[in-house]
Amino acid sequence: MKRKPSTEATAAWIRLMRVQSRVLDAVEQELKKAGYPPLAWYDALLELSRAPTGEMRPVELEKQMLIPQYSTSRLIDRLVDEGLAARRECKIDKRGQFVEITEAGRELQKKMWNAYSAAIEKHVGSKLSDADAVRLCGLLDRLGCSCGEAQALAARDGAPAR
Amino acid sequence: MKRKPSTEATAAWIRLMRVQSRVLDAVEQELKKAGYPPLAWYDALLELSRAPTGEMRPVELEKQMLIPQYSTSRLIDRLVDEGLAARRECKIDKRGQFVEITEAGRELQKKMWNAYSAAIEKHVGSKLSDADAVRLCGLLDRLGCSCGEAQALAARDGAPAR
DNA sequence: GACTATTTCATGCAGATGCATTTAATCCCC
DNA sequence: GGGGATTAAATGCATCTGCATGAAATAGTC
Repeated sequence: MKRKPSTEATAAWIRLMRVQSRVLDAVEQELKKAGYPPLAWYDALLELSRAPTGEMRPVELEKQMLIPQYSTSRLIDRLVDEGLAARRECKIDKRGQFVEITEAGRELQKKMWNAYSAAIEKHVGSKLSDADAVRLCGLLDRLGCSCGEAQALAARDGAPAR
Repeated sequence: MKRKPSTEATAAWIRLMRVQSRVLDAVEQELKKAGYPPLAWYDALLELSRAPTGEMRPVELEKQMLIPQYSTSRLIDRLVDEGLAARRECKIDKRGQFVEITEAGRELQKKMWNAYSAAIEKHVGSKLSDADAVRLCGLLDRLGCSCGEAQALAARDGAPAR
């Protein structure tokens, strides 16, 4: 039989699950109430908008967003359907393609960031001092294998969620 | 325009989303590899097994687990289909019912706790000292509105996840 | 350069989820 | 105690997800 976790570790696990779920729900609800699409769309638009050329390979997007391949494929479908992105031929690798963000996509990303950042402030920022936020990051980082570069991601305007 | 979150708060938000997702995935995968059903089933079985009489109203279960009503209804369907729980008539309120855990349900809960606790230890316990786990709890508690009683939940054998 | 392995992306299918609505019983209040 | 509001639970429907597989192109190997 393997080792059992301490009461403290178990409590931390429970909190991590519950609090994340609460906070995510709260933020998603605010975006939805404001008439915006799900956070996953925002994340994809953000990644695309940050690409120097405004376009990425689906496989890149998938790695950035850490979601399964089929999930990326369908997310792109929806973005394209809504005119937020467009598929482009990939000349150097005929298997692949490029996904390019449209002007409408860039606009939506910026507008969503207003609502999204307000929600983060409301549900996270206002409840924690900056010093505590840093402490929380430090503790969480020890659990997550390798999202060390995530620090940089937060630095500019717009934050990926997953 | 509303206030924007600080970089620190945004970083904390990103970590909370990413790390939770990683850790949950890891734990769920271990349970799945061991041939067990999803964590939500475990949570329900745990709640039921802790009820003094071994039975609860669906509406109670729903409040404990913090999941939507229809979700509870369907979860119970599945548990009943697998012989892990049974529906009982509720004499005092003919609208409602009781859900009673079966012997098979109790056994599964105990067996799952072995795999589950090992996964918590592996993905949380072993990466954090007890003192750090307590600190993490404290910080997370400030974000979650009111899971103050969750402390007690961890104390005994078996931990609810959501 | 043929042949296999790998990579990229899409998709059919089954199961799960969210949302709104329905049904039935109880509560409340005059 | 009659009648509208409320609560308990189920379900139809559209969407979303996970999984496995398929199809097309490229890479690697001999």
